[in-house]
Amino acid sequence: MSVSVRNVADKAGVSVGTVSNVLNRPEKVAKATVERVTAAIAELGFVRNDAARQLRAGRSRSIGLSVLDIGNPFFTDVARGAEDRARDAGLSVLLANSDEDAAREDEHLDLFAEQRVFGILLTPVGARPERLESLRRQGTPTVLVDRQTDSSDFSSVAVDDVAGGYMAVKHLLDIGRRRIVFVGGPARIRQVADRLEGAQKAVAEVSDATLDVVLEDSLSVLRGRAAGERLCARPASNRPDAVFAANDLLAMGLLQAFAMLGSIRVPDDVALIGYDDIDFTRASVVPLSSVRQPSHEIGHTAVDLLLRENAEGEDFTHEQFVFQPELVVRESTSDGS
Amino acid sequence: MSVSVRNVADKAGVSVGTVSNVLNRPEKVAKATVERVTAAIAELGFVRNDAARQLRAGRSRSIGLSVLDIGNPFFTDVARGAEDRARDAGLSVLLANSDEDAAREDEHLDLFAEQRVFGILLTPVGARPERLESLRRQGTPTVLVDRQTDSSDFSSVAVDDVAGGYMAVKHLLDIGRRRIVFVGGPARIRQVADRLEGAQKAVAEVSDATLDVVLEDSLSVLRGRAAGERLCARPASNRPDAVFAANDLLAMGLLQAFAMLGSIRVPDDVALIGYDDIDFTRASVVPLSSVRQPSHEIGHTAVDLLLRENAEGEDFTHEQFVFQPELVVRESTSDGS
DNA sequence: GGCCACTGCTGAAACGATTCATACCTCCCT
DNA sequence: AGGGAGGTATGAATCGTTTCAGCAGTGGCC
Repeated sequence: MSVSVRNVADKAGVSVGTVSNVLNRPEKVAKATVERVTAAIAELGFVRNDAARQLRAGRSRSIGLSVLDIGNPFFTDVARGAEDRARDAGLSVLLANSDEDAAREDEHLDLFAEQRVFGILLTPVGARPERLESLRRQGTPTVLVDRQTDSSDFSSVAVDDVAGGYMAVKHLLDIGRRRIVFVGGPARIRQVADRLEGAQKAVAEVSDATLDVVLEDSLSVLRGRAAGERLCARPASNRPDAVFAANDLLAMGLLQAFAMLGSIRVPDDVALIGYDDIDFTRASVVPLSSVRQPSHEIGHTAVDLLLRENAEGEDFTHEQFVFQPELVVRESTSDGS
Repeated sequence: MSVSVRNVADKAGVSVGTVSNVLNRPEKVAKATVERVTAAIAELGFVRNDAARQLRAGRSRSIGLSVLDIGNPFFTDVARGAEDRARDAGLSVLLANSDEDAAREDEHLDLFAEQRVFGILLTPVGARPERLESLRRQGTPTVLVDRQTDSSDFSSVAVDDVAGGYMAVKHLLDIGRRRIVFVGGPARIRQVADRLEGAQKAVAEVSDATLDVVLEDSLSVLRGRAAGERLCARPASNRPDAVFAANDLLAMGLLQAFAMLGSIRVPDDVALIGYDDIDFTRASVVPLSSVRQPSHEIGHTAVDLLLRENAEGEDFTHEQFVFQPELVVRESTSDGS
């Protein structure tokens, strides 16, 4: 059926070992032989069988990456960062989308295990300590992405979301807003919980400020729009003067609702700030203030940690990277003065 | 090192063949035996080695999907559609991003070949007949996605982009615009060329209408912004009264530029229409008119074709699916009356 | 009793690349 | 001449799963 090293070897009049050497350490093989083998490979259209290679090697040369939402540009940026770094190291990235669904995440992790991946980058759905424990036992190097951990069993690359939440709401307070609403996703998502915590911290520092919490069941444009419609439906007296959305997708949805229903002007009536600073925010109805995360670098760093863990073996101490977010102020929170 | 069927077999007191049967056709094995083996598997923490499985089977149970731009929500939607369908069939999807770069695409295709993937879904960068030819020779079932083909060697799933381009510009003409600019990406991308062709067809039907073509080197928000800035820099007399952008990312960028520089109002001065109808367009400065493609369904159908080609073997006749796009009118092309 | 059918299980062979101990040359040095 | 070193090439063993021909045991039927 398929052309194998055996066929190449016969054609070139050498042994299979030599073909393998040409493939993997050509410097060990005489020049003339390399040429003969190379010619045979080309002529027969030989393509290495990765399964056989992996079987022998014991592990694959792919990194598994499971993200929460592939429709969120933040995660695709992280994926890009990871892929760039992986390429340099001769590895490839298997991108899997859990869609914030634990069952789906499990499926993907099982698949990664069966594939004996080189390592796993995981943005876990919720805490799921039992899953992490089983990953640890399994021995595949795993880096938690966009999630801090106090466990010394895993490396992690995260952004300080508490600081990000704080900085967003502090900014709203600084421009004089006091009745603030936090629009988030399911509390089981750690990013949401942390950003909320930061928001609460900022509010606590100003005596007459209040924070109202609205939780949607996912962090999508659609859910943001729904939340926005509900806010618009409130009597004007009961409306916030600022909204902090847990990510830009929600913020875009809120903006859509405000713009469509026309009853709330941004930033005059309500100041709005999102999170992630995705590319689209600059083109939204009102350019959106946001909290920027170094997404590309997160992906980079995560792969670096994986590579180091792999190189150093047993005596590798797991590292916890925490990046600082950055406030990006645009029109949606301009103070109008 | 790793636990194998051998170990499980020993533990359960059966042969390796039986363990394999429990894994793959439990109905052929006596109930008590199944239980014993299952228990042994659980106790030892046995995880199937996919490489060995693949080696034996001759091919993997993954579908390779290469997309042009993973940052474009249109493609992630296609990917989602493909993954949903693949899951049902017990397959998984390897998502690869070519970033409109032929070299990268080649790397991914080579990788797919080495992995002996079940099939390939490809949104090719440009025409690249030689690449397609080598895929065909290689024998891996391949479906061209978002690209029509007249070759009977491949199935394809596409949207009629000429019709889409026609319908976008026809709409601009219908609301009374005459000096139209097409902002596209590199002409080697077939989608761009087809949409332009449709646009030209529509313009040709109206005697006093003109079509100006501006080509950027990628279909991104950033490039759209650059194009927008250049349009703003033109003297008012030389400006178009409508712009058709080859995709929504470009359109969003144009909108950003118009809004930031403030010298062009949408739709009053310039009507704007995009392509793809991604989720974000509804939340843009001015809700964006667009041409919708059934992205999810495209992914679905592509996988279906792959499965059928696989099931029917030699006597499978390659099919060319062509979906019709749909015009979505929003504020950015309202005629102001 | 002899034969057949059926169920349940066995274990060797096969998939294809890589590794490694071994062997063969040449050349050079003593 | 003998021995060592260095450069090349060999091919059997190995990785872990699946497949399949075949064996044993049981029960039914004539």
